[in-house]
Amino acid sequence: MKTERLNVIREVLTRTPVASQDELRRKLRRRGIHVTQATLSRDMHELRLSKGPSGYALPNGNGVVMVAAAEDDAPPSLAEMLESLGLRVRRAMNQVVVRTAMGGAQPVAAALDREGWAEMVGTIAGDDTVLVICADPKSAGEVESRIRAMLGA
Amino acid sequence: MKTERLNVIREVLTRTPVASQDELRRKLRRRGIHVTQATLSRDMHELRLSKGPSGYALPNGNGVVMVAAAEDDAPPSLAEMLESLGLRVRRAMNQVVVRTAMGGAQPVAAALDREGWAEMVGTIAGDDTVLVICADPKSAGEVESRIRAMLGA
DNA sequence: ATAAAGCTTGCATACTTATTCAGGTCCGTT
DNA sequence: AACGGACCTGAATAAGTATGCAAGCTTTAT
Repeated sequence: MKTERLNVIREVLTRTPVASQDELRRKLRRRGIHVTQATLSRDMHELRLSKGPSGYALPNGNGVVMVAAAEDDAPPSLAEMLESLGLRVRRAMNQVVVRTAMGGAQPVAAALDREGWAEMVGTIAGDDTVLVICADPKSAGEVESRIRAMLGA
Repeated sequence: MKTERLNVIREVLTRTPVASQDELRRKLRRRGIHVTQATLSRDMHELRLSKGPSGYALPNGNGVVMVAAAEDDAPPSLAEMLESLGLRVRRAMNQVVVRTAMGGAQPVAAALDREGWAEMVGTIAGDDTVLVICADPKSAGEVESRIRAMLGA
């Protein structure tokens, strides 16, 4: 699925420097995603990446946010938020960690708060990471899969 | 002369969008500067330009002045980071808390993220405290001692 | 002055990225 | 079921960028 691939690309770029599309292609292949350079070129364009001396870079945080927010007037739904900013979810005991595009953590946390799920005790957001504290491991698992579903969409 | 040409390039870029080196070559020619694409490629590298969806862009906003300033571009290693900013580490269940000098939490967290250790689920940074979420208590112990080793150095 | 070393550049060419074209797939309609 | 349209993708290739090499210039040392 394309959306999933774009998310993985965002994540790879935030974690490791990528000098060329072919290098990115190889890194994606190791994660089980197999596409050609042509497809990546299109993805790069869609993500509005820029290529500088230190490799590819994601557009500035607020840019990403604006793209998602400019459409509607109502506050964006959590699903929309995750669709455009979410990268991956992991769970550890009673906590869920959501990685987002740079600058995406605050809005995602706000959207999660707005959701008001009973299992969530609270959220904390940095620049690109949201920490969700749940009542217990079971609740965390529930929250994790709910978020994962929205990402996978 | 090369220096003069670099200045003109900076000026042209701030005034008009440039999509390719060949386009830039034509624009320079109209100003009496005649060089080949190969030379421009070298100039672009020297100016540390980046190419995005809207053409070439100067680094750091768009200053025509401070070009010699940016030298050390590579992000410092985690070890260097901890050496200068780290204070102490403590663990609690599956979490590791790293205290840093004031203002040091963000960069330390970023360096930890870059490290990409599998045991780490995510990090969140405040002003002087980094919270590292690990998969479980055992992983946290592993991460703790690794960080402690870098500190102790 | 001559030699050696260091820059800067053009040419040709290797390498990287964008695009065209030709299928596929998935839906909704007829 | 067949059709039509909107996407998505790979293969091939065009377009764009980087680089090895050699030539010409300038500076420094002999």
